[in-house]
Amino acid sequence: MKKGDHLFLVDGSGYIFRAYHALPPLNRKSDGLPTSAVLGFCNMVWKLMQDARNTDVGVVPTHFAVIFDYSSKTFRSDLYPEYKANRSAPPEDLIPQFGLIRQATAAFNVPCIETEGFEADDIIATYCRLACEAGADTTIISSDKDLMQLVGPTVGMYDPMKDRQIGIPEVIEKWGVPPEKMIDLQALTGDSVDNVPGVPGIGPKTAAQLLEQFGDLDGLLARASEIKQEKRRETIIANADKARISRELVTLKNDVPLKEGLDDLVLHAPDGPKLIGFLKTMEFTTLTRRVAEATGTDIGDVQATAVTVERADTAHGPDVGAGAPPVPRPTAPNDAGKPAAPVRGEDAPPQGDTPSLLSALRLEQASARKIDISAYAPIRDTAALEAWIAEARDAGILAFDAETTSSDPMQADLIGLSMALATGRAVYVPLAHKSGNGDLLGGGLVENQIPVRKALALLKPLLEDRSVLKIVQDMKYDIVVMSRHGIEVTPFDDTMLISYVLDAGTSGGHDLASLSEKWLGHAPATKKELAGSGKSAIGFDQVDIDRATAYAGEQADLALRLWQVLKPRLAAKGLVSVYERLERPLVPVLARMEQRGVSVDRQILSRLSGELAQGAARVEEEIYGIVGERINIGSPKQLGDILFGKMGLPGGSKTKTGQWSTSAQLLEDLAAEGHELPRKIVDWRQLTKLKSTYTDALPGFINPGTNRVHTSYALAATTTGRLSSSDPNLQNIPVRTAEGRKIRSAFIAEKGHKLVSADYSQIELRVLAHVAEIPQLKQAFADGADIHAITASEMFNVPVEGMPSEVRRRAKAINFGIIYGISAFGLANQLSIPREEAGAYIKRYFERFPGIRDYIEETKAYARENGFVETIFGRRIHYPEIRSSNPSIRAFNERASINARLQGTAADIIRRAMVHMEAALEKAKLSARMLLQVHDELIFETVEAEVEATIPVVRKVMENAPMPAVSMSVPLHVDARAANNWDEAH
DNA sequence: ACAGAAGCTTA
DNA sequence: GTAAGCTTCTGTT
Repeated sequence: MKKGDHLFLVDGSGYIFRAYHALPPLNRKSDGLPTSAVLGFCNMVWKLMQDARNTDVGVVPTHFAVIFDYSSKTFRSDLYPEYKANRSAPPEDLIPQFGLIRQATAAFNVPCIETEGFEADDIIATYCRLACEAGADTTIISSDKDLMQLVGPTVGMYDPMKDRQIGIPEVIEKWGVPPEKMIDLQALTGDSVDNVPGVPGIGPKTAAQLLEQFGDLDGLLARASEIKQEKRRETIIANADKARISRELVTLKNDVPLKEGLDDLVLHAPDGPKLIGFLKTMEFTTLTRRVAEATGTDIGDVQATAVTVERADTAHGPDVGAGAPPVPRPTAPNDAGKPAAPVRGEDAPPQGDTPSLLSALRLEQASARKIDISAYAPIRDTAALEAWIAEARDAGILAFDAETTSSDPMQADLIGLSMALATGRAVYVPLAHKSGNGDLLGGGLVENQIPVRKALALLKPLLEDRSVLKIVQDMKYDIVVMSRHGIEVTPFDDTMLISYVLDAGTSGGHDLASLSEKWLGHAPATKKELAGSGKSAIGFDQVDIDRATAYAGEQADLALRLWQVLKPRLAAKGLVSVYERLERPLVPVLARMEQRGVSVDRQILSRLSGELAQGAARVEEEIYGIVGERINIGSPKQLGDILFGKMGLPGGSKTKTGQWSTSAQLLEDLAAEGHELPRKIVDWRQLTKLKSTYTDALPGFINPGTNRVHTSYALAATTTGRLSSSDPNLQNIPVRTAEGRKIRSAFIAEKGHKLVSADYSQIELRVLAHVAEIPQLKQAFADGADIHAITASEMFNVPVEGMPSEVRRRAKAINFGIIYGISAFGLANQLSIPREEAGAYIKRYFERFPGIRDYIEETKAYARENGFVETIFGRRIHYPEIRSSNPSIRAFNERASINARLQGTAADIIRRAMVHMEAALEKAKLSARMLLQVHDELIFETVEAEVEATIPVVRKVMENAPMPAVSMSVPLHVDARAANNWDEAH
């Protein structure tokens, strides 16, 4: 090894445990052998080796080794018998993976290094020293803090899971001390996992501060009597011996005897067939394909190789502590495998329950059937398409997916359609692929594609056939695209929505790739792989038809497979009606709302942009005048330095990255103390926010074809059942300030029309009164009284008549607080009062409304027991972390679950209103069209002459929305009015 | 080109 | 104290 060489040392043992816990469980399809850590490991090593061939990357390994622990018995146990003594046995399904990962290392043609009596960390330390002496650089592939002491000018670390480099600055940033002081820091803090004692009560923050003050551990122990804090001084003096022995334990040994010298670690190119043989055996299809492509190997030519699966009792290497219980044998083959074994009662299938049995069966079948994306066929002539359509008619069920050029369904051009009618049996109908040469004249249609009009004419009867169920992932997108071609796809099931109904709140999204990973253990090809990303991305119409067929066919195939797995689970969990009444029927309603769009006045926005620019420029000059230099006001960092550094204003809190907070709240407080600069900054922020987010951005969303703005509503984005709006978000258009409301006035009705806005009054508090059965609140709502005033009157014994506004304001904050899962901390913040006072308010509130305390306690207990809460319509919202041992995580989940019942029920109510609305308007022969939804508000556009007739219909549908599923004990109230623009209508 | 933090908008 | 999405800055890819 010589200067300029670069040694990569992979902390194999560390990686195994981290990968096991971080990655979703994965089992080999053929026999259930657990392989998630092996796959993680192979992906990582492969990526590192790929980077090695990519000279653009600054770091190119010339030498490479994977280091493992040999056994847990090391010289440290002699030094301190308790070292790592309370380690428990590794999880059962991890055990066979230790050996497999060693075999993987060999398959990669990389040395696999372990030495009896030493930990991997010591071996790594030794190689680091040798490489350093040879003048070479080293990168340790690990994020273990125990290795950070090795970081230096020629030694860095790299965290492969977070893709993060760790050098000297990162160590200082994370631990507050440079790498050479990490040993002393660890000696003080100890390590509960490894049973390194440290000094009790000293954590990383304190340790760093002490080392800063006293230089190093010896200095600290020698001068411990100088420590000011009495308690801390005593514990450090009393535990000096523990600190010293801890230092010995955490100090890595860099003179381990090694069999392999540095020159034995030279990196060789992987042996394609050997590696592919191993990967094939592991059944890692995606990685096998990648490796085959990169090494130019034909997968079919390679035989799967035999691997040895070690049994638990013979496996060496896993960190089984001296006193650990015997390791149980793995039970192979595993059960259906994915996802992991149920943890909550709700997942345990009731015995003999048919839907549950079907769910389990389907899941088993899904993981058994392989996904081969080369098996899909293109359909390029009408005869083949007609044959397929006939077959689909017989099958009565068809998964499909539209391939287009844009994620915006209003702008997207249809390029092709994929369809599947049985697992593994999918086709792709290319319609508008262009030849890729891309010159200005060329780029014509690729030959042998059925003309779009012809294909759609053939497909229309099938897609609209009431006896053929269409299965789609994210149906709303396809409805919008297909309806622009005159096709009304029906009936349908949407796998995204089924997943959302089943699993809202559990980790992971409801997009096709996440669902495929979760239920089928399969990572589908990505659009990025197909068409690139960013500026160099090509349109789907430029993609080669064979590649498009593989990609699109897989999308349809996966949707079908997911439907087979997920649909029976709805019945098994009693969630069919949530899906059929609150989710599925809303899809076409939202699709129509998105397609209609809303009219926005360009002139108003442009004029506002001008005014805002002028205003901001004026304030900007004033700020520069006060500050004395032209700082970037938009940079909180620079702002903090100026305000609390240069100008010496009293700084408040720091953000979690250690920056001074410059939040509006804090600046307002400073302004109230008479400082003029903070006020101006707040003003500047308001002006620039309105300009950049709204007046400048909105015109860009006006569709040139329709001259209207078409937002996109996400049905499965929130945990509680609310919708979300994006591109643009029309659910956060300003309303609180007069300046902001001017933006609302740019949302206008078409000529001869009016906008009608109808919003639920206090819907969440009404839901609370109903579910918690609070007599006073119910009565107040029945009387149409001022709910916050009534609350204040109950709490503070003041009459509603002539109540000071401050008293009502406090009651209002408490009411909101209840909905948010109140805490004294939060209420105190909101009202700017001491926490004790806020706590007293809450106590008093609960005395007056004991039913609400019961509601809160009951909700927490239910969530803890079941792992989810339900709305009054049966929607489930999961809180898998509600039983966390971390008190702040637990408290957060408790508050969220209290809120979710209320927010989720309100969301269900307006969903029901939206589902019923169109038919009600039609029945009343009204032409009003629903345009927007903002959580508790619906906005319609209607011809002027029908305004008076429309409002009562809208109000009635909204107020009666819970019926007949639920009859609420509290009336709902809807305010509605009409105007020429949204500001005046609201 | 992208990701995370900070900040701000809504219900 | 709940639930979202968007913009800017900043640092890294």
